[in-house]
Amino acid sequence: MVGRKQFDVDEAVERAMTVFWQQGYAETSLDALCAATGLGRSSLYGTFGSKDELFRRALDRYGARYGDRFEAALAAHPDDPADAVEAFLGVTVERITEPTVPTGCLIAQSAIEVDTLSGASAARVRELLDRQRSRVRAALGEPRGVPDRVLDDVAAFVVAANQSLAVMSRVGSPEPELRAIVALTAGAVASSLG
Amino acid sequence: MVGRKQFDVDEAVERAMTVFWQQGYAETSLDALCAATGLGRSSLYGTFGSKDELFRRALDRYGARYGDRFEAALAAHPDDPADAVEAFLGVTVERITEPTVPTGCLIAQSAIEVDTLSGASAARVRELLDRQRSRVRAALGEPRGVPDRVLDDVAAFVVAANQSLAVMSRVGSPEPELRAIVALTAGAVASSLG
DNA sequence: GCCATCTTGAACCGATCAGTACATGATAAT
DNA sequence: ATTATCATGTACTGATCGGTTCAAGATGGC
Repeated sequence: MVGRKQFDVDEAVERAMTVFWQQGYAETSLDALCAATGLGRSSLYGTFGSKDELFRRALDRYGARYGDRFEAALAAHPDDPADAVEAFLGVTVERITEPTVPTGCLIAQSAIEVDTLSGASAARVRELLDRQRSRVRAALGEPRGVPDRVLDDVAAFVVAANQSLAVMSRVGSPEPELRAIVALTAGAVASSLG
Repeated sequence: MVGRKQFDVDEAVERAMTVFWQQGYAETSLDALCAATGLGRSSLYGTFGSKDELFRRALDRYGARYGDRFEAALAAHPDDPADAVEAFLGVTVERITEPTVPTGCLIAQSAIEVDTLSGASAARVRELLDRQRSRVRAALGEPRGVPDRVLDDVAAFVVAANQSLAVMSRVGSPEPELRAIVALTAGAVASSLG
């Protein structure tokens, strides 16, 4: 265990994540990753293996960070699915308005370019979206008189709305408009389960 | 007017459009465009000037083709905004399930990568989305008792839902799921204006 | 001190990128 | 038939792509 790494691996992943998030996988060059992390190609390659593997690390980091926030938002409203959904989507709006990170969403970005990603990375993107969906589905519970099929559809609808926020934020939709989308989505959930 | 073009310019734009649509601007190489159109670089450059200008031609073609279909769908339900919205989004679902064209949506794809596009192309993408929004807004009319602000928000919501279909279709959402998203969106419109 | 092990920067690899130069060939006006 | 004009295929440009090689240095065990 000699010759220790001269940098913090997590921080490097964090910075790489931000670049992928901003530019997408294809448009992010190794040079850009080196510049963002302050590392040389050797360090990057020696630590992560390839651009593709680093990308997956970035996806995982993204999924973990915002997955936790989604979880917390849903859990804060255990008895009101509409409120839970509003909080869930609110996490995304708050992330988008956060000035220290890009607009859009790494998952939406990657979903759009999924055909040009490696098989492993494409699978990871689908996994992350599935996880979102399962989380929402679980938060909806099993209200009486509502068929399972409807609950599954509502969960898909909420995940879709979440992705739509990413697209709209990219072209400059202002926060109030994003909030309106959230409110209308939550309203649709309420009337579907009510 | 000698030395006439040996190819149909519209068909070339059509084919280029499909490639951009499938892969995005960044991931589409000139070689790919040459292969798809069957043209040499000289013909492409002589006719369109640059990859960027060709991309804008493709955007315009896309906007015109599906803009017309959106218009027709909305116009078919002049007295029922929810039905109009369902038909509007139905156009997108039908396009997505059409086997001869890619999944996703050229506008959503371009919106996501708007930061890496040229200024002119980015502006065109915003224009196309604005046009979508105006169309939906016009179709909602001026129902009594509904504030303008709500109508604007509903229009933004519908455009966002339209983009969400593109993202979800990319990761393989089956048609029934897309239809469910459409139905829930239309339902939200109905209850917002009702 | 000396060695084995690991990290790192820099130089390098072939491939591919968007874009261009130019010779060839086809056309239609004269 | 000659000529001016345009379209096209081929071959090229310098830049950049993702990835690799390797020597130089840093470290801890001995």
